[in-house]
Amino acid sequence: MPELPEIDHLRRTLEPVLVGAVVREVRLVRRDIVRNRPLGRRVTRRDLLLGQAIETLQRRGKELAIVSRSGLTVLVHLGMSGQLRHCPAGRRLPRFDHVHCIWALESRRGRARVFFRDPRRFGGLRIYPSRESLVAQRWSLLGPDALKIAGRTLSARLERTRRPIKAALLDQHLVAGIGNIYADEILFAAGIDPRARADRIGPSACLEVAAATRHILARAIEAGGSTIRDYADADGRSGGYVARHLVYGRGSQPCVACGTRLRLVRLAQRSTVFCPKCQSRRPVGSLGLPRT
DNA sequence: CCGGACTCCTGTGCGC
DNA sequence: TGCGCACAGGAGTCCG
Repeated sequence: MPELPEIDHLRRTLEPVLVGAVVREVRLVRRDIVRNRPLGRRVTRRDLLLGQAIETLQRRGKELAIVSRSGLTVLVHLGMSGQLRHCPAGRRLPRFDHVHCIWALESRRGRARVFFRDPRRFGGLRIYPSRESLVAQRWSLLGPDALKIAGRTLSARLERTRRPIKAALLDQHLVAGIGNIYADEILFAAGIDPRARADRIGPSACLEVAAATRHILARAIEAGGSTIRDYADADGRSGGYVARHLVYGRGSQPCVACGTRLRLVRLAQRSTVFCPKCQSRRPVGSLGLPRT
């Protein structure tokens, strides 16, 4: 389940391959993987950056934008099982199934290919005529990016919703980038019960959640993200953060902090693991997180 | 308007 | 060994 750290790591690994390269060929295997219809017409290979020079890669939340010099932008969303993979010059394309789009690139460093595959197809591509239209039509609707979320900003947003805190953290319109894995890890680090009502946890707990969010996402980026099943970076490497998960995937195992048996419940249609002792509704402390 | 539930989809892993 | 089913979940959509 690629979340913010996995997308950020992907952006870093793809940048040297894509930025400055010109798209020499595009093969769209599955048209319906393009989720919007630019200008209301059928998608062309030019829409998918054929002939364009790539200027930057930008991430917002869990989304990665490939922005060309002309402004034409392809937005990549990996969903549950999506991958954006790099195939270096001279090497054969790996025989993966569910490859939906392939870009052939040329730059001063030579040729390369990048392909998008997504077995479950919860992910997809979106096309925007300019970076401004991407922001206006989509990114401005997202909440602030979770990696740099300010305590007061998060607090103000959490105060306005009666949902359980975990459901609020998963809402990309409230804060962008957190998925099921990191929501559980963040709430454990902050000592907050995932079922607690967001508007009832109080300002100091909100600050703890914001601090835990920034801390955990930054550590996860350093470790190259988390691989649960499908996630791999542009070069096929899996993420090293799984070994640092303290609650996700550890239901019924003992809490690393107090030994209490971790509880597994269903919340907002997601499996949710937490320590009933460490995660009381009121914050119990920062578990070693730096104070901000 | 808000929040919860349902839906899409395929690979995996389990029980029988 | 093989079959069938439950389960995993990001996010759009629908409904009360």
